[in-house]
Amino acid sequence: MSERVLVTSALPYANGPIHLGHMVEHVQTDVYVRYRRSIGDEVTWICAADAHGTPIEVNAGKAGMDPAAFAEKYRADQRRDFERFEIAHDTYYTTHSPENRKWAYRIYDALKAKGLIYKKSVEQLYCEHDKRFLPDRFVKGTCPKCGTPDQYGDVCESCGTTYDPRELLQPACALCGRPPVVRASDHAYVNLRKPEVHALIQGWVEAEGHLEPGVRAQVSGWLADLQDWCITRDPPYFGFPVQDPDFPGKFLYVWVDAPIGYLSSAEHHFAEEVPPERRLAPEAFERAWLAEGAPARLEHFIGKDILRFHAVFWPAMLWAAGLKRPDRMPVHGHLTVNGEKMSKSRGTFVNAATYLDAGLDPELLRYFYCANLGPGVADLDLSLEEFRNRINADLANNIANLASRVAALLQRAGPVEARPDAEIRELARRLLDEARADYLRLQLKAVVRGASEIAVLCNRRVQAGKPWENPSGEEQRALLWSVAKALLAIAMILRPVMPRFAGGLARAFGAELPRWDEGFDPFHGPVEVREKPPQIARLEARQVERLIAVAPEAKPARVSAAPSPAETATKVTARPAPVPGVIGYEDFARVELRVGRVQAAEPVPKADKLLKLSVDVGEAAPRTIVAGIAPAYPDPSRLVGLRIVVVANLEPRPLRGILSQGMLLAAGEAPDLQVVTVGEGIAPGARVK
RNA sequence: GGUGAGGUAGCUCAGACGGCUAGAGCGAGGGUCUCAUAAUCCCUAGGUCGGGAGUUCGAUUCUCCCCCUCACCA
Repeated sequence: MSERVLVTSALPYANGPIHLGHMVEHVQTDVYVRYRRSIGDEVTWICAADAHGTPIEVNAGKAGMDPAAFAEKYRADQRRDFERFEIAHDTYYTTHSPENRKWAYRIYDALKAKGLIYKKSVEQLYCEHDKRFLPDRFVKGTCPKCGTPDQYGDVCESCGTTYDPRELLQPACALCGRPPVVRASDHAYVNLRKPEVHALIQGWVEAEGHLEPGVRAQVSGWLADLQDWCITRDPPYFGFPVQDPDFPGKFLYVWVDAPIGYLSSAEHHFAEEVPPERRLAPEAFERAWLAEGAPARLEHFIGKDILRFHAVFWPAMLWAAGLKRPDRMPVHGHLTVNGEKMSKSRGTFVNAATYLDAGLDPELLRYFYCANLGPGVADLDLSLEEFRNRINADLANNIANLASRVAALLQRAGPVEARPDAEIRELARRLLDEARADYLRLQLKAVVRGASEIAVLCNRRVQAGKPWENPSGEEQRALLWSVAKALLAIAMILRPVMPRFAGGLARAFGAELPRWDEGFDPFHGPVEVREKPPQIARLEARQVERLIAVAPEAKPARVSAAPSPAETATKVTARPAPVPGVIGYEDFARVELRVGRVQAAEPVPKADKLLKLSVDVGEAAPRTIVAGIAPAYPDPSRLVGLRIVVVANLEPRPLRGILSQGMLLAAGEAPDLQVVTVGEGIAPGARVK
């Protein structure tokens, strides 16, 4: 039975381009939407640029632009980036729209009418020079707990303490550097502790199907100590002015109108973007999609960072306005790159455009994300090494190569129709079934694994059946036919993930993929190879590494007094060095020595003694190690493949603007120095003791 | 600090209403085929299932304590 679903993805902030972190959510949602459509559901997918708030107001000012124009520029960029990743929102509107203004006022008024809004005076830091109240991120100062300087107003990055910006020592305005003063201002608060509101939220949170169990536990924890919510901001601000005479001159907080943007963007979409025969006037749209009891599901895809706004405040806002609450709210984790938070200074902050500029196919990233996504909030790591392995092993070697070998064999056999191989057909049917359930559960890693499993079986059977010896033999033809049909099953399973690849795969074996009905079984009809199946080229390390090439302007700011290259390699000198003292075992044990395999080695520009190595020490990502061994290795490529010994727990330090994450052991003096190596039998990561 | 999640083979993870030799994929090592993108296929990993205590005939799977990691703190 087909369903109508209104799906949303979180609204990217119109303050910068789309990066690979955004992509996790939009790939996840896109795949889900495509899947639901492939089984015949009527899905409308809403997204928009989040255009309001202080950062946009400030950055637009710095750029000498009007905030609306500033946001509009990024909206256009974002939209283009999404399209290039085959992410096909039905609409990508903006929160700075007349529809959103209307909806925002409506919901404010509804909260007011329910008696949930009250006034409270709040003390905040105020910069008299910039004439503005300073949000937490616009104040810097010294942490009151540990004394670390240069911390933001909400949390100390050094000791993790959270505090009120007023507690900061030597606070300074992040814009002008002058010390702010404390000033009071009246603001509107939403009373969330009111029993009926609290019960409403709690009921929504605990209801089956809305949140994953782990997420529910988190939100329930918050509900136990629910604070009221401040929904206004002082000027200057970019947003909607509050119309309430009780709060003259105030603006609606961006987090009020951002989720409302889901509704207003959907209204806009149905009013103006769909074909005329499907258009809905605002009232009709509301009845069909949003009203309490409307015959449509509402599902919000979000990241864990914005859970509170969506799982606590949002249901209350919808309820106040007499609208249905969300039916489901899948929450995903964050993206890490090579095991760390994306960081501009490390070059691991990868924009969508950077990925494309590296010449990589967006479908490969889509596949990789799905291969690592489940329904939970676990973070997803984009390790370049894993990315390459996954693509090469699953797609290039296993699936695409299977298609390629079978297509070649089938061309020799001619058009074939045969009886299905029982084993292959059974597996394909089972995994098609499982994939349906897994898509709905957002267990995308299982979906992807299923597709591979089919290809694994087929490869094994082809290997055993040796159809190349006699492609037109009865059994061989039946096998080839069955494998070609199994490839259609794979295409069906992967279609939401890799639409272009899956379409090409199906076409190569003479079929268009139909709607994915329950019990879909491709094992019928003749097979004729009409075109070459789509190829997936194996990824080279070099190609993938382009993703994190440190842009010149992003290099760590000014490295003071670069240490001499000699300091960067720990030396094991042949001659006994003067023994300053005997160390205990404890001292020795503190040095963590590990075997590392050199993956790449290249000279460091403008440093004639330094080489930059990429070393696999058995971790998620290879380490970058800068060592002063260039004089001994005029041809750095000789180092590639060597298993060297690395001091793994050395504090990283920047050398020539490159962060060196460890040292390597070397014996002798340059130029006769040699890197210490171990034999091939020892795996990278092995401890040297 | 509070709340939540998690710590299982080099890496990413699955699993266990408590019980045969704890699994998969990738990587790594060895072998094989040659239809195919040097792809496939076969063999090989001896991991205290974070540490300690408890319950039990028996725990990695249950309980408690501790350690570590991550997230959120409006």
